[in-house]
Amino acid sequence: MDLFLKSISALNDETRVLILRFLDTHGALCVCDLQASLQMIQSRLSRHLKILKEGGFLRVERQGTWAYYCVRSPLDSFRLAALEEIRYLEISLPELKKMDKAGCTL
Amino acid sequence: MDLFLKSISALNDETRVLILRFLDTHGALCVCDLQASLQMIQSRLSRHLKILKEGGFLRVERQGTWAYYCVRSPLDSFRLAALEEIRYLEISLPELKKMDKAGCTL
DNA sequence: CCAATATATCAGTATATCTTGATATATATA
DNA sequence: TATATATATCAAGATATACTGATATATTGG
Repeated sequence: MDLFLKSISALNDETRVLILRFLDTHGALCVCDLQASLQMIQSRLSRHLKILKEGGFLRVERQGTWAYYCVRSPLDSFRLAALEEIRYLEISLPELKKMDKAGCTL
Repeated sequence: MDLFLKSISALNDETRVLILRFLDTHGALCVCDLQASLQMIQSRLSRHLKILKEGGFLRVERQGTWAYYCVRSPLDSFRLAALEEIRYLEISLPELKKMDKAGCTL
């Protein structure tokens, strides 16, 4: 029950659904890319990414000071069904803004 | 997004997962049967049943003063995937107590 | 080592959700 | 019609979750 509810509550927030859809669309991104693209402050993003990770949707890979988040693969059938549902949602995704690692937009 | 979040938040509660599993196991039951079986006060049940119904998981059929709730059929693929996940959960289901409609346990 | 940057976590406040007990509505029956 | 029963809804308090700003940790480069 706990793991199931953890995956459910991870999805139970509009912000996290947006983040998941954004990462599903664009692949691995670091927190600062998400920050620039989604216009969210860093603590807010970090919190939601942690919840999505612990809900079994994301994995994180560290490269130096950067933490790259991406959709976990493979997903179990329930999480995959949820992700597919999210792919059908009409969400206006913000533009991807990748920071080069000197602080400028590519 | 709204419909999706409504289905997610319907599942985002241990009590509702239990109710859904119980109805999935036993078929249509009225509120008083659930009340007796799950040992919950009526207002609490009524509230959760409403949320599950509005989340697209249950339908209700009135027969006189009784309201029989059961799992909606057919479920769309996402809700079905969620229900199948719930079928796998290790939950200790209380015993079914059906009230005959004179107030005695059958 | 020191400064700058990326990320994570904490504290306080605001908002949402759950629970209970009380009340309202509707139906059946004497 | 009056009463009892089944269900739904409301109000108030308790708990959980989200958001912001501040602080902590870790890595890189000078």
